[in-house]
Amino acid sequence: MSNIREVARLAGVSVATVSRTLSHPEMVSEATQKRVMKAVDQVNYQPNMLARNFRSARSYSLVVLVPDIANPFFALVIRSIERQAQKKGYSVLLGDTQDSSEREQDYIRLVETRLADGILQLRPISDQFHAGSKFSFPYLHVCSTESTDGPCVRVDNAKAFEQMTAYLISLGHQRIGLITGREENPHTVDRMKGFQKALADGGLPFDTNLVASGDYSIWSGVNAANALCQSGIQPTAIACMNDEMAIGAIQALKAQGLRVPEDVSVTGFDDISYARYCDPPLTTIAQPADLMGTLAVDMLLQQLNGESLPCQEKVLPYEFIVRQSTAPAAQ
Amino acid sequence: MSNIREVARLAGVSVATVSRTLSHPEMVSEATQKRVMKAVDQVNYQPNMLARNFRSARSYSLVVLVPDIANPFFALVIRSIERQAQKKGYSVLLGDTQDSSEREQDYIRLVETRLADGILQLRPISDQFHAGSKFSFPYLHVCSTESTDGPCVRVDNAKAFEQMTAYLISLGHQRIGLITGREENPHTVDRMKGFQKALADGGLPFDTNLVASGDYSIWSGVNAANALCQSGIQPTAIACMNDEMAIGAIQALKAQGLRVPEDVSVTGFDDISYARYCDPPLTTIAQPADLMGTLAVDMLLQQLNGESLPCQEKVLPYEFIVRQSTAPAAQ
DNA sequence: TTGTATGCGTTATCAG
DNA sequence: CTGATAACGCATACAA
Repeated sequence: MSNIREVARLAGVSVATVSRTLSHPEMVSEATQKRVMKAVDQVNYQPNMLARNFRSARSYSLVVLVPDIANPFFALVIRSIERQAQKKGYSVLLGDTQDSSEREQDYIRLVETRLADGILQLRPISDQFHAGSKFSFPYLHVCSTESTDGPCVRVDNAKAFEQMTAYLISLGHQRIGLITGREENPHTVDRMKGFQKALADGGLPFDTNLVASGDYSIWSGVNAANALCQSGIQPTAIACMNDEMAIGAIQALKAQGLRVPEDVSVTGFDDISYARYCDPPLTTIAQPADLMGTLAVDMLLQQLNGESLPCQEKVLPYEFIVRQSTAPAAQ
Repeated sequence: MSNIREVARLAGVSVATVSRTLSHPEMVSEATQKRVMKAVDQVNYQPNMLARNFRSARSYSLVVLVPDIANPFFALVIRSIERQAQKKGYSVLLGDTQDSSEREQDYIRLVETRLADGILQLRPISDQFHAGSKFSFPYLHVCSTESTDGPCVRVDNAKAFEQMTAYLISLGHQRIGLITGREENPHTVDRMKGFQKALADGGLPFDTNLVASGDYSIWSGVNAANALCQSGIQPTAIACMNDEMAIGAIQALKAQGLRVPEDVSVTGFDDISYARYCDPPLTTIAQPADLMGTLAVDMLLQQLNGESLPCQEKVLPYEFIVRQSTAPAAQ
């Protein structure tokens, strides 16, 4: 309501002095500062950030693009992004794209129109991002993949999934089912690579009949698991590309009267909270969600401030967690 | 990069005409419009929203305050808030308060400094909100409680929890345990009321030994359930104030060798996705998360536009969902 | 250390 | 229908 002019008048100084007192106190004498601050309190002055941002041509906010905020893994990453951003004086604009490139485009426009200073992309949809075409604005991929161009922070999805698959093979499993996400999804691509590599290394054939596709939702896990069971070739283990599909799969298997892990082993990816509390607790890969978020913000802000990034790509360690959803193959 | 002046120059018109073409095309002749749009394309002009917002003294963004974005119920509400806001031309600033009133205060400052036009409060912490003191800016409580002052959209938490408890009583349960959230939490207060009312109506005593407090997290559900079991009075049913604590409780009970629901019935609240897929599937109360979010945005925007709200408080219907986590008391 | 004056990009008012 | 110009609130270059 009150503006800088009013404060200046009340304190008997110029607006410039008020501005300086608030932004660069070291340039103002203590006596004047006191007078200004008193006036500020008197009228309960709050600087108009809309004006300040406009003037400095910065919005001090970041867009975080996420396919679905209701996905607990993404929620974890976002939580840490928000925390770090706030700490650095930035706000985060939530962009739930629902895997719609149109919505994604709308949010890109937000930074083109200066309403945001940069974009944190948790999962790309648009060809623009796919193609890795350079944007004119600061952006960064989080939890992204090998093939991604541009700066990113991620884990080695291929390696992690390879390790998981190798583990199943080491347990004696020969017919390993796979429940994937949508195939154009970068995560899907990388994890698939790891799956196939482990199979090859283990001397096992890659049988497309053992692959069922989902979309990373619980429900799709249920469907995919059912499809796998009805395919005739009963797998003794099912590797899922995320925890939610694994949870769905377990439920479907149980509904069919199969026991997990005695009859079928099931594995997930992400280590969401429920992975630990489902029955049986899930063998999975833990991604360092907190670290990813924090690092992502830091790296984006570096770009924003014109500092060159020390490295374009930050690959973080993951953790392989064995719980009770996996067991030796029953032969 | 390019500004309105450049476009004007290129099109051979005044900046006013460019502005009008973009904001009120009906005031500009078609011929001029064409010329302007051509120039816009040529320099790939994107209006500077920072300037536009500054000029119109509106940020066109809303703050949504949530205790924890990783809570799947809140995530659901936020998803629908974001969707509706975007549809109406508003952005959503995510404010994950982590139940810290300091962080909450920081976000309140966002609207005081004009960076946000209003606040959607998913769960209050500060005394300011508790006391229901009127703010000078538009705000609205979502999923809030009876005692809340000011505009809000919610379900009747007390009634819902009463119905749930009455259901357990009707199944013959006499020793009903209760796992609460933090007691100062408004949801906790209302649900507690409902619990006590059902007990009274059913002629059952309210025994504080049967009450264990958690904090709405899975982990706290585990602890609370263990405490309940070790208290000596073994409850035959446990009503939890949300699904996550119920999931934790079920896990703890199983770990103790108890069967759910044969030995102990367990109920939740919210109907998050996992409620349906845990083992056994959870009997719970479904809140209309989507509707809540949509309505919340609509009501807040009404305040923002100076329209008086038709009603200060919108109480939405909930759904009582019986699944397999509840059974008649084993006597 | 402080004040004066200018400009940021846009919209709105007022003439023409 | 169009153009000139004055705001909006603040930050800063420059002068004092």
